[in-house]
Amino acid sequence: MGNRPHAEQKTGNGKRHEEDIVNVERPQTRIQKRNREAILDAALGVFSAEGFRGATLDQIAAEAGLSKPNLLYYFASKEAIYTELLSQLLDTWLDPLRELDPAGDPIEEIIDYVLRKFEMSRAFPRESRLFANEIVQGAPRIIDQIEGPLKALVDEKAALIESWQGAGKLAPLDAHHLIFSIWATTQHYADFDVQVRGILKPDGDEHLEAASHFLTLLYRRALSPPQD
Amino acid sequence: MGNRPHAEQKTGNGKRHEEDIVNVERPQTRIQKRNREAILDAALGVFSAEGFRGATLDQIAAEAGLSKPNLLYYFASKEAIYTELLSQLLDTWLDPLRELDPAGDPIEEIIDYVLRKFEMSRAFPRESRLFANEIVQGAPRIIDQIEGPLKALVDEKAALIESWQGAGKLAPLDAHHLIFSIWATTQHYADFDVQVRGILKPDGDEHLEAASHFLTLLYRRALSPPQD
DNA sequence: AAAATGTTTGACCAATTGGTCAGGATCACG
DNA sequence: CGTGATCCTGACCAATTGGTCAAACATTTT
Repeated sequence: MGNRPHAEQKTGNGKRHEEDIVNVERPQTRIQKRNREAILDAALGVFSAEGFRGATLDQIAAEAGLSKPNLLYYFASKEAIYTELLSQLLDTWLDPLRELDPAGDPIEEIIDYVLRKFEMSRAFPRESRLFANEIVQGAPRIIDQIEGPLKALVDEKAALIESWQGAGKLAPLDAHHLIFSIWATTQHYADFDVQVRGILKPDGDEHLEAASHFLTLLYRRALSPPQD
Repeated sequence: MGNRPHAEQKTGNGKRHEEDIVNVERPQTRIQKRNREAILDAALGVFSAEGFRGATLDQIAAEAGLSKPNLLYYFASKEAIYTELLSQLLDTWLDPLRELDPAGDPIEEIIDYVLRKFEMSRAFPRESRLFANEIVQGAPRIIDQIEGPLKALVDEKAALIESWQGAGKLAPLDAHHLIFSIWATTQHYADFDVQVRGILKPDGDEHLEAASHFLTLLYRRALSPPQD
């Protein structure tokens, strides 16, 4: 009789029963590791290209090289795969912003942030699109994370930017909207990739160099404090 | 026997048969007009919120206040409703860019463009999200329009911007990427609305005023030519 | 080499979904 | 007011889809 290896959903209440202590920490087998990874990778591709409702388990299973029942042996449901992906993602996604350093030079710090974020979109376009899909469609499954940890981090870094502005080291531009504009411009190259390519018709990825250069200039010019 | 009123899809070849002359121009009845509009409006809401695959005809029919078979009396298929929406949209969507006037003052022209585009997103967020959904998912149904008329218009306006830069009236920033950044920043407030609201927690729409002001400043600063 | 545990599959199911169809209801118009 | 065109619906259908299950097959443990 199959002992389902898929981790139980954390239900949010922290109650622990005694079974937990027995049940928990059953170490992943070699096969479990391989297959769960294959599934998540396949699912990332499919969900990011089709959205949650548009994706099908058959597609994911096929791409992962597994049968559908076998896929459901590793994950409890379509929903479970999706939320697993999202929760893994959100944390990583904020790393570039976390690194904004109060001790650094304000303009260089922000430009570096822009470039880190841009690199993130360049290196992980599927993740970017997964996120975009989720949010465009109303973020039903991560609204809590947005209003919680994401808001907290953004508010903190916006305050930092404002303090830099107060010290006259940055032009006075609304800090929250500045962050939004950085997100928008950098993610654009991942999320709207087909549009960008349809217009620029680049041979490979050269246009991303130009984009990176453009963003650097844009923000350097916009942020330089008025010399008085 | 029901004579289906749904317009045949324009197949793209311009051949006209004699039937056309007889068939065409059957004027829309009052009921046809009302119902087709109701359907398109409902469909816009559903498609923009769920994407093409995520949307269901039952949902659209319910929202339009019609039965599903009745809905299919007015449109040949789900696909037909969707493409009708998209083709109506794309043209309107480019109007702000078309208005960029070679005779105007460069900086003010571009800022006005930013504000027109922003107003568009503000006034038609569902349209913006419909478009975003389509493109994030690879633009399968409008790639031709992107590589055709859209590219042509963008290339033309980019050339205009470059000519302004050549005359020293604008800072030298890559014109194509400048346009992309304008699209990205303005549409962000429609497409990522829930995220923006989740972070700013505005009471109503005040934050859009701040956004508008921010964008004006951002681009004015970035575009002002270096005084030499 | 069992026994126990972990992995995989084919067959199956109920619900959903895009779409059809025959016929009935309603409307426009002479 | 009658008749032809338009409008609408209930019943129906085939395909797709998320998910189940019992039993076969592997692998690990003892």
